[in-house]
Amino acid sequence: MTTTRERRTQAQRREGTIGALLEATVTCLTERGYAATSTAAVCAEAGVSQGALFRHFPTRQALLVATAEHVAIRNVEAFRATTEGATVDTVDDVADVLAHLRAAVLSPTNQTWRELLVAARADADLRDALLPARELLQAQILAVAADLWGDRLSADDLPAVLSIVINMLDGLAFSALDPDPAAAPGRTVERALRLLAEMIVSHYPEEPS
Amino acid sequence: MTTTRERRTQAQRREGTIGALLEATVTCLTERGYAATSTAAVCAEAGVSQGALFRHFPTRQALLVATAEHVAIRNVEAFRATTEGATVDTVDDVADVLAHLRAAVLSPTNQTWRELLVAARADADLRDALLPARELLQAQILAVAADLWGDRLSADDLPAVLSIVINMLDGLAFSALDPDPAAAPGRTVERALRLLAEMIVSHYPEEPS
DNA sequence: GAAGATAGATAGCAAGCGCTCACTTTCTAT
DNA sequence: ATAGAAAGTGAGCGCTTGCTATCTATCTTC
Repeated sequence: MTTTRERRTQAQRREGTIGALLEATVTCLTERGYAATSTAAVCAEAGVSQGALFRHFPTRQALLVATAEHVAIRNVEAFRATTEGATVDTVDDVADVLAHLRAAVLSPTNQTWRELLVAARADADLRDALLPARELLQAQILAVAADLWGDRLSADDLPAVLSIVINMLDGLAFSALDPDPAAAPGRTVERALRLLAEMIVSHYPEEPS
Repeated sequence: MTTTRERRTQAQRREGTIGALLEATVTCLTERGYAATSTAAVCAEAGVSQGALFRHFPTRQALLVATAEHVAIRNVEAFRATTEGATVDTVDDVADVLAHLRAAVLSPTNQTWRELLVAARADADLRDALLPARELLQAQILAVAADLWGDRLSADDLPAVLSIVINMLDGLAFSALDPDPAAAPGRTVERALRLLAEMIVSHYPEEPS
């Protein structure tokens, strides 16, 4: 008995395995970290052979760079979704945005991005290869932030405030070693986010409409 | 001709090579990152053989944990030195403390600590082994901060503000991929630190003496 | 100064790494 | 239907890894 097999074009097959490899790389990076994300581990996770991997990606690093660009796009989208339709008039508004932002920053794709960034610090080639994606990500996030805050913050202050918020959340993510980083924020962190919201709102009061 | 050789006790020899190994591990971690810090690399850097390493440390992980505790102590001291004799009355005072703090957070020992923290996220054993040092570090830093700010911030707010500052600086350090992270802060970062100082001071005004 | 303990050097092992290559399977063009 | 291109397989190569076993050098104890 022959199992019925769906017929796919070459392009579909290609895209399918490439996508599976990228997703598997994200999973491996978040679950095992950079060092343990071997080509064999990725292939096992994706359910393909090593030959398949090296057909589409010339080196392990190429796979990682492709994964970085993959998650960078998704991270921008997540960031945009977080601020979509949000208001920043009251302290509660801002605190709400911060809470959602924190959840986004702790997501697997953001974790993957961070893992690659850390690895790039000690690897000049990877650092250079990651530079375009880094600049694109930064520019896009700044644009999204401008959409939300642009009318109340000056062109100088917007990136500065963004730097405070994003870097604090990133730092939080780095030092959150719990197996499930999406768990409850913890009292200090909760208080810190609330405090940050209060500070920002009181420093940039609602402009008279 | 026999070269004159200083005579050392066993304890001195022991301490000497252990110290050299810990220092070498710090150097390797900051310059090459966690994955490339192999036992061979550390031994080459320290100028001892692999046999010497495995006499004093049963496994590579034991060496890394010992290094973590080593730098944790030095990090607390650096943090204390930063706030020693500092005042936090004006915005300029706080901005000054933040600038010094930033430099401390970017130091090699702090970089080493961060590298180990990131590795611990994906390695449950390392995470458990690092927990005591983590808690000690956190408690000590909180104590130092209380010395500086304790009279103006409540017991609830102090750790929260500390969380904002430290996590922001850590996040900054993580995303600073430049070969020399002690370089000039960059305009956005400078503005961000200034802004943070303004926010904190205006949110916690000097208490009437 | 002999005996024993500790420190350090060197060679090498099993396992895992990134990657290649000869090969089969699946799709496409004629 | 068939030739050829593209996709995917899996054994295996050269190399590095953490770690061990064996041996020598140095210090301590009596």
